[in-house]
Amino acid sequence: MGATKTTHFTDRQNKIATTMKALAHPARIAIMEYLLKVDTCICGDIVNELPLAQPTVSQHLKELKNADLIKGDIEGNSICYCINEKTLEMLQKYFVGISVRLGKKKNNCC
Amino acid sequence: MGATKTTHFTDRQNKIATTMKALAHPARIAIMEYLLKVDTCICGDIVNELPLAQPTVSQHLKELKNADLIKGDIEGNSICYCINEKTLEMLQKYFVGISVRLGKKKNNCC
DNA sequence: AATCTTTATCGTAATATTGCAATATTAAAA
DNA sequence: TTTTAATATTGCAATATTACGATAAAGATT
Repeated sequence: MGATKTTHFTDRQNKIATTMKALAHPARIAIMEYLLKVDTCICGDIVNELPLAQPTVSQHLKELKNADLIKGDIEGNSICYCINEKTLEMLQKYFVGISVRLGKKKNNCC
Repeated sequence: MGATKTTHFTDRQNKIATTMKALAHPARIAIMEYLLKVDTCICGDIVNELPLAQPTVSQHLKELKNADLIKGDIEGNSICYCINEKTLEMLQKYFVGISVRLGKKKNNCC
């Protein structure tokens, strides 16, 4: 026990849950919002922006990258991180879809 | 160490992260999608639908409720759970907002 | 080549999450 | 009022996450 029982759910459900998990931390939300705000996106800038040590930020960036939420481009010595628009579009569609379906529901019992 | 450093982030960032965390599990995604699909929403039905024991489902429902993602209405002996439309509307707006801002960006470096 | 800069990885301690058996709670039914 | 049914809570073991110091890796600078 302790580990998530992913095998019993659909691939789609696991994918959404994984993406949500990558966003389930204020530091990672802050990173996404910072990348949305700035035009350049050097890793060092993100480390300076956040109240966390460099290895911690690096770990958060790795999780966002694993979830396809950001992309990393090597630029000589440093690395340029940016938002992966495709994944955010997917999320947007998911939530818009839910809202549309909620709007069509006849009776929401509670 | 080990605990999330919430104090250094904005209330808004913490709120979004908390809501994401509540959705960061395939069982809880499955519950939300089930509630979206059906018109009645008795707790027992959800327990039958999921491949998890009753106490585990009850715990997941509690987390969704704490995050204001669902509402629970006592109906005699049983409890009727439904999606909280306001929170899902908030999420939808958040991701639509991000997509709009992404569309306006001139140069996405990567 | 030696050094500096930037980012990643390792190791580890603290804390949180997941899952369930056992049990408690509460309301309906008999 | 005893029993049954539905849901919540407790307690605990297994696993995952968070954070960071120390260190590694790799390109830039001197």
